[in-house]
Amino acid sequence: MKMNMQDRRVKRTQQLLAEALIALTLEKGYEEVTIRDISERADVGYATYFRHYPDKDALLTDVLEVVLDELIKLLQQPEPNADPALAGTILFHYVQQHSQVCQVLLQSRRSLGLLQRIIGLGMDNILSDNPAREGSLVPVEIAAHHLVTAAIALIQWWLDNRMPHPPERMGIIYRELIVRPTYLVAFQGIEPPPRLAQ
Amino acid sequence: MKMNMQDRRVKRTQQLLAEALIALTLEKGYEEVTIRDISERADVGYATYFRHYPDKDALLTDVLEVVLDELIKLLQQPEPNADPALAGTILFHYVQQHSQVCQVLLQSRRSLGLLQRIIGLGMDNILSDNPAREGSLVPVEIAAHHLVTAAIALIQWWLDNRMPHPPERMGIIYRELIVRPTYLVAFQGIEPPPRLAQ
Amino acid sequence: MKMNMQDRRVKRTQQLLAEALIALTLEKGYEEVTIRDISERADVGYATYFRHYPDKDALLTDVLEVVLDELIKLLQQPEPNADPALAGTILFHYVQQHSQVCQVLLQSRRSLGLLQRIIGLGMDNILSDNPAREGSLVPVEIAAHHLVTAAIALIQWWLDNRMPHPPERMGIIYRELIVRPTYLVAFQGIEPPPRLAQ
Amino acid sequence: MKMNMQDRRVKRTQQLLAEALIALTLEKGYEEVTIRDISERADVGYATYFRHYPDKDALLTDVLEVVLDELIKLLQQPEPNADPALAGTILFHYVQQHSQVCQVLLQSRRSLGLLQRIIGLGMDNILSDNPAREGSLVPVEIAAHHLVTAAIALIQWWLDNRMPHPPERMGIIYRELIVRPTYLVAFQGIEPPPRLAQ
DNA sequence: TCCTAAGCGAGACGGTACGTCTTGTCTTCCA
DNA sequence: TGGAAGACAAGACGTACCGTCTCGCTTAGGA
Repeated sequence: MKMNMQDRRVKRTQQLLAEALIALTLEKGYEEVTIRDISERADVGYATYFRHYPDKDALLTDVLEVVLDELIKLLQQPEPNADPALAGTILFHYVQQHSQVCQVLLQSRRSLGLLQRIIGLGMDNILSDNPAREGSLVPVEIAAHHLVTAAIALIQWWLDNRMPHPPERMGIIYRELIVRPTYLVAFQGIEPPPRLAQ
Repeated sequence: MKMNMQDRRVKRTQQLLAEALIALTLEKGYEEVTIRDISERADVGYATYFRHYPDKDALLTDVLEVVLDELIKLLQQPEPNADPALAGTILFHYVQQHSQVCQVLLQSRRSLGLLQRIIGLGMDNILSDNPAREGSLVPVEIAAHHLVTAAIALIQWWLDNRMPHPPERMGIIYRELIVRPTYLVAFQGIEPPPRLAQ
Repeated sequence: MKMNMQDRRVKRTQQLLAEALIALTLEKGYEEVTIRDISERADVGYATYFRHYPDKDALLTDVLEVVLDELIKLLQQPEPNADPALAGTILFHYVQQHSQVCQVLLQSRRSLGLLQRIIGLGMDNILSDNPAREGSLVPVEIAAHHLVTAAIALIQWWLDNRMPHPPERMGIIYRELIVRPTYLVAFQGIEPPPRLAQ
Repeated sequence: MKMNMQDRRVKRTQQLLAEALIALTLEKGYEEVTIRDISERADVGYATYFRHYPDKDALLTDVLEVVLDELIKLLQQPEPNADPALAGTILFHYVQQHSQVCQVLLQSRRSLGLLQRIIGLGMDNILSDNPAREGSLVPVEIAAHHLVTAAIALIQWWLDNRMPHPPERMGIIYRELIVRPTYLVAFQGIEPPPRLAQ
């Protein structure tokens, strides 16, 4: 992966824009941020912005894409029978390390389909492991939706409250409050993931 | 409560604006709706809009306030030991009857603090009934937050999927997937609400 | 000719814009003038400009149209046998009274077809009075073109040199240098306009 | 006067740019032509343009300079008593041979001082041969200005009408319509140039 | 019966963000 | 080493929306 001087320059400009967007979004909220704000904060010409991104959303998407892809990988746990508390802990660790970007991501809920994409992928992932069962008390689609959205809400609470508990504790809470109950009522008969010792 | 001709006229104008807002929001999303759109759709002068509301958000708030107040009453269950499935059923019935406004409400997530207000009130309500307990596996604030946000997510899924199940079934799902597990892991020792016969 | 308050206001704004355009054009030349310059000088919102004129040229056209129409009337002399020096004197008097606008008009030569329009109309006028004659030394179209463009060049010189001679003298020069010779060589046989005593 | 490979290359690039400018100016008018247009048409890098010329006007000046110098020589008639029709004929021959460049020159009237320069030089030339005389009906400056600008206007008409008459005829028209009358009314007493047999 | 107050339509206006365009500078790459 | 490629800053352009304002019309409800 070689890189021209030009490419490096482009990369740098985009990096500056990304940082400016994140900083400004955390300061006054995504909707209040102006493209002119971004370009001024990034010390970049106003018109230059549009050479890189057609929109404000395009930059946001580009910024979140990286985090998004990694999050999606985290959600696609390789070993389905691992302790979900472990998976949760990994997830919360990741969020903690990228807390600013995650805050921006959660704040931008409506404006792009990004969260929807996460939700959809997470649901697909869960549904492919847990086929629909007749007569179940809770439909699997609802269960899958619940697993993903409740996790997001939990992260939201955690970030809004300045991460008062360590990721390990959040992983356990995630398992006890969300994962195990959902498996019990929706995927009965399927072996619920084992409970690790606390 | 008598009403002048003038007052009646004002009421009518505001009604027209409210309907226009809801219709347009469902058509193209809240953010895409312009005040000019609203006034044209409502057959009302552009400047007249501002005689009634200073903002686009002000009209939205006004529109949602009614639903909001009723929803909050529903969340403030009078008998805490009633079957939560019943409460859920009532809730989903209500949502069904006001599905359009509820969709608008859920769509406007970020733009106003309305949902936040619901969440806060719901949490307060739950927390006042269930005092914090030392050594609980799941902190009560998280439990309360979960109870409210998971319910909202469940409603969201239901509306997005065109309400495929009747409110009664959703009430049961709400209880089994969310309420009972939460009480079990967060409010152990406190009597969990009784389970009605299905 | 009644006039609303609104119309009056519009008129006033357009008047302000027109004056700003003329002043700025005389200061730094038409091409250098910015729409933002104009609106600032006129104490008018930038966007307001576009509510009145789509272009910079549109305002210029509007400004010059009045002068243009009057000039065209002057060129369409009612009595074709009057002394051309008299006609010239009238013309130069008019130019003197509107010297600023005329300077702008002459400066804007290329940018709009306005002068071309004057030239065309002037030529038509002359040609309708002086039908083409076979065997003439100078074709009538060239004669007509000469009559108009030389007059314009004479005005240009006069304005560029700060009008050193009174309109009466310019009228005589116009007659002696341009009109009489042209009639002699192009419209021979047609009675040349009489020469007044100086 | 030897020439490097490099110099030849530079020359070639400038030639391409010059041709592109002329072609584009004839197509859509000088003001509408963009530097990017020129460089694309000339198959030359955009930035390369600026290595040769700082401006759009600089290229234009460079293009017109050659024609300009030759034209000025033509205007500086060596034998003042020659038949002006002959001089005119030579002038119109020259214009015919360089009609495209002359069209560009006339079109660029306002944008540079080029025509002004021609006018000034022509006037100087004429004034040096014809000293001011007291009591003349027409001031010599006006006469000189008229001789030059009317000639230009005549050329303009000729080019705009696709050169309908041969240069010889235009030379005679130039003499009869412009030169002789001017000498008669402004330089009386000075020997007017002889009239050739038609 | 008149007349005063209010709601309203119409639309000009100032302000500001947007996204596009062009100019002229600069730096890197390539033949 | 000179030209090609193209990123960049600066800033004008024309559009869209917002919120304010004034004007003039209509209709009410009291004098």
